[in-house]
Amino acid sequence: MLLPIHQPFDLHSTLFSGQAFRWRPNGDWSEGIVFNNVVRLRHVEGGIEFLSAPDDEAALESLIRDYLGLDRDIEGVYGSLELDDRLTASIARYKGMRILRQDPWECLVSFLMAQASNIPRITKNVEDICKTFGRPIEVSARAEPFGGAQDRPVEARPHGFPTPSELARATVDALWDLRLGYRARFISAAAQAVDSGKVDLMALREDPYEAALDTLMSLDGVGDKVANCVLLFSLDKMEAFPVDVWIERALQEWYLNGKGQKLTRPKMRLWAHDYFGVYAGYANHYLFHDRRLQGKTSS
DNA sequence: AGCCAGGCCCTCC
DNA sequence: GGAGGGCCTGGC
Repeated sequence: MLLPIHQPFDLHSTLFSGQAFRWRPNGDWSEGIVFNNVVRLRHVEGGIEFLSAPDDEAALESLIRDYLGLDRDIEGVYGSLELDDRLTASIARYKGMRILRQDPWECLVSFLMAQASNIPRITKNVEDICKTFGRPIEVSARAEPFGGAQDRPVEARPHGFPTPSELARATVDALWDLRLGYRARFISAAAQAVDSGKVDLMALREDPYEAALDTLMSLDGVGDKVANCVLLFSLDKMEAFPVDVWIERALQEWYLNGKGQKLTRPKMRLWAHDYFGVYAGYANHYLFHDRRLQGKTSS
């Protein structure tokens, strides 16, 4: 199925800029697991083509459009971010890179795992937790879009992301065995909190930024950075501004040194909100991605 | 060997 | 409220 697009869209940068961890390049397609489906996406003339199984494309279309943010006005975002040459250069370089609208539960667990880690390891941890606790996806129910996919051995079958209830039933020891380290108990506690209804992640989409931030940070192991990742990548808070080491260096060298300012991380977020405005999160992701790929000499 | 990763938490000042 | 150390694990 073709999803027409009318504004800049950079599929590769969107899927592989470190906001989601279940996408893999596969020829000219990108294949990922979302909404308990195997999904393939590729950029073609006029839009994004996609295939899915076991659900058919018509059933998944609106979820995928929503996930990719196809209906968002990215030109409007760019218009409000014409602030300085540094940011303009990053946007030009990755024009069309979008902020995904992910499932908040998967997003929360993924970024709990991400602390003091790196993308290859996070990717492996996410894969392991899905294989161990997630439900296998029966692509064979609809094999034609993925010729041969039904022949995968059972143990190689793709798995959906475990639900809060599935992870709430997992013991800390079982999580520990996945080599998650001290993050295991954070994930277990988060699963209890969400499964019990103590925290309603989806409801946070309706809450203002500050309130949603407070709720997330009440969870053990969720600090300012993790909370802002969840707010930005899954909860529609475009002003969210995760400050990790990359952003810390980028802001310090590209924006603050000249002014002789030295800020702590929470202060950096406040500074960024003042400077970048309501779309600070987009500015964050472009600077983050640029900084990681181009390095510190980029200008 | 020792340091540091896409942090967070606790302690101490 | 800010600085410093510890923490699982993995990679250099």
